[in-house]
Amino acid sequence: MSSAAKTLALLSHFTDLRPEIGLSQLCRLAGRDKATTYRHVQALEEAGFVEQNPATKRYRLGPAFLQLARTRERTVPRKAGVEAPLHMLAEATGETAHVAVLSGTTLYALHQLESVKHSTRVLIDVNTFPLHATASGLCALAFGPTELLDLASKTMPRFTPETITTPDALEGEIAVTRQRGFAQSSGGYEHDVHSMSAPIFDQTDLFAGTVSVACVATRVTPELARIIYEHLVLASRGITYNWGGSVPDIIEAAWAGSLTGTEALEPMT
Amino acid sequence: MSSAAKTLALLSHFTDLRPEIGLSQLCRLAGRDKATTYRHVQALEEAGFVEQNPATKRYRLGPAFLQLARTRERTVPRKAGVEAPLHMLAEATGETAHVAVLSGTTLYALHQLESVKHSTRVLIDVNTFPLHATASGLCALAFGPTELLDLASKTMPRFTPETITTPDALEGEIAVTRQRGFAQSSGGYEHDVHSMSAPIFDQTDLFAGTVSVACVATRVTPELARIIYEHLVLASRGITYNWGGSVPDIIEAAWAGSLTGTEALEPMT
DNA sequence: TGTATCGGTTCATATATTGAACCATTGGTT
DNA sequence: AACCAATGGTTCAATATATGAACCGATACA
Repeated sequence: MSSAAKTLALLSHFTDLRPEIGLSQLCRLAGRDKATTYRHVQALEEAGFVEQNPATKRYRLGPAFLQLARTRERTVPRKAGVEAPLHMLAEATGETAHVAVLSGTTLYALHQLESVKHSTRVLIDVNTFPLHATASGLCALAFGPTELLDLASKTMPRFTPETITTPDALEGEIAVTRQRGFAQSSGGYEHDVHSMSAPIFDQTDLFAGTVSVACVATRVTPELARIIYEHLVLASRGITYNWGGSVPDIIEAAWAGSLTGTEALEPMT
Repeated sequence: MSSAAKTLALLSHFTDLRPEIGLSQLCRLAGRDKATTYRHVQALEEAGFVEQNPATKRYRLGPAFLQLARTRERTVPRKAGVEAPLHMLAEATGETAHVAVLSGTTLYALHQLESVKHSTRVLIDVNTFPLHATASGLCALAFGPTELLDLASKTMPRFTPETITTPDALEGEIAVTRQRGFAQSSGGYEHDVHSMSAPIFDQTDLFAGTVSVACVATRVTPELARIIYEHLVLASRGITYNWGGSVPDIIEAAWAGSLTGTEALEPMT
């Protein structure tokens, strides 16, 4: 591990819950000698990445981040971070992968990618996703702001015989979704489409959108569903990271519960 | 210079105007060997501070900044209270308004806003402001901690023919700044830029940063200068209040003196 | 075809990093 | 008031780690 890497690793110990860290505490957290940690912190302070609170002598994140975060946002639009995970998702599942973003109370299609594996594939041809009738929508209802549910309950147009059209049924499905960490919709919007969806979070750590796989319904098997779930987890982690967020512990726990039996899944980078 | 410091210094080369940098170009900018630069960039990439654009192979700032900037702002709220006063300042003057914060002995760019009034406008494209060559820097020297002057006097690189490069001239300018309550710099850093700057104070009632207006030099008239001064006062009071501080009486008195007499408002000759 | 870039890799050299032991202060306990 | 256990910060010999010239393969260009 390079000296620079050790230095950078120090920054990861500063969080919302522990925004100020003294030298000794930082040593313990980093598991490194005090002199070493001190020099590393000096380098960080020099560059504006940490600053010392004059009152407490403890260190906190510095002002340089604001400027650099601004440049990052200007450089990389949100869509750019979605391309690679979606590609992997579509490849691994052989189905259509897509991402939607929540803006206000509407889920907008942001990007989609079709796998070339099969000659039949699902094409997403809507700009916005109905909340009650799609896996993405259920995901938003389960993990997004609560006002979405009030709005969705008001009008639930029927698209297919499978569409959920009663508030009770909707709430039941949302409960299952919360417990699982994924949403699922079989033919609720378009007849032959089976969809699975996981939430994405941004730098506010709030629900920001969904990543989904839309399958031709006749191809769905338990094995494929499992593969899709596993890769949805990876894609969600990857996109969430790229958008500057972190997956809430409660979601990770739900995923772990749904995927028991598989080895630990590494985040996508 | 430590290896970590060299690594961190690489990040300062990424700006809005140069958001993506290839390995070779980064070597030249950093003035360092390619292998060294490569390893440093690797360490940065590992930590999420840069990422490689797969298409161009060039590097750009990474997603880690979004999270860290958010934590910084939650720890030390600075940016939140700056938006509104800057907006008013930019609107009222028709020029570019910006805020810098002092951390240690360095002035970091915090936020900026360009007025849409004119088709030509000043773009702030630096992360840190040189103390001797900018209005913000002069402001820090005049109203900030005394050790800044020792530091600034040591190295005063010349950026333009107008740059102050002798300690005597610098001290003279600082004296004028103290007396006026504003700093002023005409083309000292970039040739066609005329800048005016007022200090900001935080909850310790010590100098915490600057609020400035950067004008296209050819547009500066005594009338515009007066408007800028008046609105700088308002912006400084507003931001100082928001940061939990209060403007020292001595500064208020200096402002009052500057804004009654007309001669003090004349631009630098 | 030859040349000049580019991103990335290797390896001997020597320079910069390391941590135990050491201060000087501070704040709480007896 | 003396004591103790923290804290932030410093020193120096030992050595682990960073360094850069030279190299590689790929690409672009003329």
